[in-house]
Amino acid sequence: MNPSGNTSPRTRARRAQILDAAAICFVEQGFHGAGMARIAEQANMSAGHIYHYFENKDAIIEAIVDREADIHTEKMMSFHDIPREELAHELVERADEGVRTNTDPFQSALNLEIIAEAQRNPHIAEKLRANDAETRKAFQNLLSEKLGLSDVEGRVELMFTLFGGLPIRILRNPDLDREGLTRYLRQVIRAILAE
Amino acid sequence: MNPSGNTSPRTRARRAQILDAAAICFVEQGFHGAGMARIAEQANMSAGHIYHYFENKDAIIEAIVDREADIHTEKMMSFHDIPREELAHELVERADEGVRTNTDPFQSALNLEIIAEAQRNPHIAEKLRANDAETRKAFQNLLSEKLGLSDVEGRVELMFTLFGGLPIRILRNPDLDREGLTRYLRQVIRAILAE
DNA sequence: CATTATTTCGAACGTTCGTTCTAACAATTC
DNA sequence: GAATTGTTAGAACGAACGTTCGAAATAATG
Repeated sequence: MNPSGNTSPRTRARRAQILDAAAICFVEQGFHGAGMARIAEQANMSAGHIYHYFENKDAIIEAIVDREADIHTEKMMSFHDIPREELAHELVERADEGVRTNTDPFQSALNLEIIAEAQRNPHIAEKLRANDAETRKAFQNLLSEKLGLSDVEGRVELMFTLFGGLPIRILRNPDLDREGLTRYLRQVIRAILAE
Repeated sequence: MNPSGNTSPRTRARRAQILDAAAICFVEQGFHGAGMARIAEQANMSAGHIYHYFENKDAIIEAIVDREADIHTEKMMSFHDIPREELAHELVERADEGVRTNTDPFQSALNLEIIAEAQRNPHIAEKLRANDAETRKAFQNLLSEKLGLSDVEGRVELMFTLFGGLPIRILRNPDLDREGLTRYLRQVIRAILAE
């Protein structure tokens, strides 16, 4: 009866189906521009039926943010599996993956939508901040313990600012030369890991 | 009769009054969350009366974007008044002003709101891109002609990415050490202007 | 002071939206 | 195959929204 209680495979699949559809609608029309009817159509079910899986529209938004946060955390945690002697090189090497992810039209649009929503939805803001604190600390530990760097707060903040700024950049300049920017970014990352 | 036609001082003052009120409401509740009634209340006038100065709600946000774009352009153009021999030093020096502006709660919130709206409003997106192209070219000229630098596209892109990423950073980490970040940013700017 | 023009208001309208509800349908159990 | 449980659809509701409109208030003009 309680939408959040049931965790059977079927229910989880249906919830994912709704989240996928909602994400598409939110990217196209924004959280408040996309209606439940449109989401239901995209998910191939009736509008009313969605309420069997989510309490309300806000719950859908929160679930999407949770999912994105988990993906982000997982990606960050994957750096911990890299051997210490390869880490610096690998961080530079994976710059283009970071550029690709953060300039992907769908992904960056969803990210910006979440950011905008966080400005007036304290629940979302808290999720974002908790996720940021988690990934930030993890990355700081990586730099300090595996690379023996000091002053890791500033270094991490700088890297997060750079990659976080990419979605805005690609929106304001769609013709942006990603390859060129990646090359520059690699140099900056090298500098951040070296100085 | 036509809202956009009249340009008397009184009309311009009223329009500005509405834009100020709308900006506050949009920051607090978002473009689609803030109602005309709320905007009217903030502007100390009736909801219906706003339609004597703006054709509709979309025209208000377009006007706000135009105003912000003009401010941004003006700020960028102010660099052209700096003598060539002081320019490099001044660009580094003004980093903290850039950090302050881009981490100001109201200003960065409004910026992010505009960014989010641009994702699904082609008019807004076009304004943002035109403004970006204008300021980007101006800054590129500054670096190439006054400082004799090559490869200015990449350098400018990198700087714009950094400062553009600040509003997101401050949202995800409100406790961010701005002074520390400014110090790091200065180093990066020095590197960008030197390499 | 009379009149014309302009500014202002707030009630009213038509839509749209999130949400609820009822009843039909499908699946499972005994 | 009857009963029960879970699943689906779509009509219906109240609230909120952007917008319009006619009249009241104010200012300007003669």
